[in-house]
Amino acid sequence: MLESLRTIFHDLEIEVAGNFVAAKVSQEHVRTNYLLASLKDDDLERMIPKLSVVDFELGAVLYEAGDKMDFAYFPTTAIVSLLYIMESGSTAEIGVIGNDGIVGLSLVLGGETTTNRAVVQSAGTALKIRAADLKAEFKLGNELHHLLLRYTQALMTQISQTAVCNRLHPIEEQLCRWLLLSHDRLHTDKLVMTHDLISNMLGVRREGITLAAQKLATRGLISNSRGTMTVVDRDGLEDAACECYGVVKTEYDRILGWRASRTTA
Amino acid sequence: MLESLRTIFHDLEIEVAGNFVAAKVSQEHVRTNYLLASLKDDDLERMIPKLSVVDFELGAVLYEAGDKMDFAYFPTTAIVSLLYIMESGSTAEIGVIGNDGIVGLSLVLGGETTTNRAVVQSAGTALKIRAADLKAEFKLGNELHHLLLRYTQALMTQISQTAVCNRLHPIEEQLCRWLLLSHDRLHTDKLVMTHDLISNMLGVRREGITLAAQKLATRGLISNSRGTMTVVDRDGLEDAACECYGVVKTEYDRILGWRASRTTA
DNA sequence: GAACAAATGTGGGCTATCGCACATACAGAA
DNA sequence: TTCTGTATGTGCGATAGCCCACATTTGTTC
Repeated sequence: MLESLRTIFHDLEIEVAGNFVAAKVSQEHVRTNYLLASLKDDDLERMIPKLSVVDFELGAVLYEAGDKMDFAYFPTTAIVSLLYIMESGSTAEIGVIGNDGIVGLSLVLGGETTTNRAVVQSAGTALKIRAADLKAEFKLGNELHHLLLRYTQALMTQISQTAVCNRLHPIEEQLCRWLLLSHDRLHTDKLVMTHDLISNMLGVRREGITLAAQKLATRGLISNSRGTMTVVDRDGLEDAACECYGVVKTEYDRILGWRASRTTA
Repeated sequence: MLESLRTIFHDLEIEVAGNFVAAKVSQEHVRTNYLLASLKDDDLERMIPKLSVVDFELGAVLYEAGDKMDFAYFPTTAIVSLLYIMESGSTAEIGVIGNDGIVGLSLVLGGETTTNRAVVQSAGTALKIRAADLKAEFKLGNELHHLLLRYTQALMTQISQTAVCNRLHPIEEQLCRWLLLSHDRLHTDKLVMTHDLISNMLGVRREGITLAAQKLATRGLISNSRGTMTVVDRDGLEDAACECYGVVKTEYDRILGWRASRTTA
């Protein structure tokens, strides 16, 4: 699924300023993103000309903290993390956005910038829209408006749960939660990510992730190899995760009418 | 200031269903809340008939997690905490709302309920508005609409910072941050709150708060007595706090055009 | 297929915080 | 004033996660 999508996109691409930008975006492609897929046909048709496909490498930075945002992004196959960077240099993830959402909410909320960095956690594609175009569509007060507000609340729930989880749960359970959130937003069981990357997301030491990953592998829930982790027993992983994962999943479903989970993806 | 306000309110109160509800609310009272104070006169005039004053005791619950919200509240002298309660019974605060904000954002965002409890952390008054009335005003797309969206982003920043702070900072620094957030939203240096209460907010043991408070008292930043903590050296407290406090304060100022701090209150 | 860099595995000492078990002190009610 | 419940102070063992230092493995490049 992932591969076939990537192939379709690449067929249409032309290189512009270092990013690959699609010459044409079809309704079918656009509906890969759940937010866009929720729009009525005519609303969507109006937006399509304003969307272009961009391809992101692992680690690419969409916004730096405090940056003026010129574009917003609807991820299709990419996954983007919102990362907070402390003065000390240590980092922690506050939320994750995949094909269930949009990167750049503060454009429509009115803050224009945020205090965190948006960085690509899993390489892939996203649909890009100019800030002015998004704002204009939002101002119409139509379905996109309400959808983005509901998405805002869903994201707030995720961030809140992260706050609580950081405080109260051991690394191993948090790792399960994090793997599940990523797994939900991918079309494969093979997660391309190093322990070091994950440790930055969870705000812990790399060794902590190595240890936790070993334990999960021993329990047969995942398998490890250099640079990738593979989900072996998805249900087992859900059992091993703290309640936080389930709470967020249920809330996304309730607020947005879909489940941020591959079970309905 | 606090006392005089309370007196004014009480003069006007009539008891309704266990809460004291003002018979009349003046522009002057209403402007005690910064969000309302930011509205243009005519927008505010239209809202005033829909507002009533309520008096909250320490510990009062405005919403339980998952509750349908019938009202939203603009705190004036009260402070409200958004508390998350885990299955295990342990709790953690995800955000705090005083006369700088509104309790019940999910009404306008469209989620209708949230996963957290809103509980009064410091007794005082708030202005209450029916859910339908708030939504109607919000739908007009006027200044209140934009203001609440900007406030949403400010609150998201606070929640994010809480998430990061929980992960990376020692209790003592977190306590400073928390005391400052409360101090900013009060008109007195005397904070009526037990160590036990604070420990529930920060998601740590009560003993951890006792220890941290002792250290802060030794440094001459606060003084302790049974059931109250008094801010002695506000500037010193800011120095002793982690960067999180300053980040949030600056962001509130930037996004909303005021400082969630007594220095400009 | 050798060399190299990056990723992972492992160990040891350290510290903050936890969990539990009490002792003490204060404030309001009787 | 005395009583009593609540709030606070204190100690101690347990532990999760930290910091630091390396050994080992694995892909990639030349």
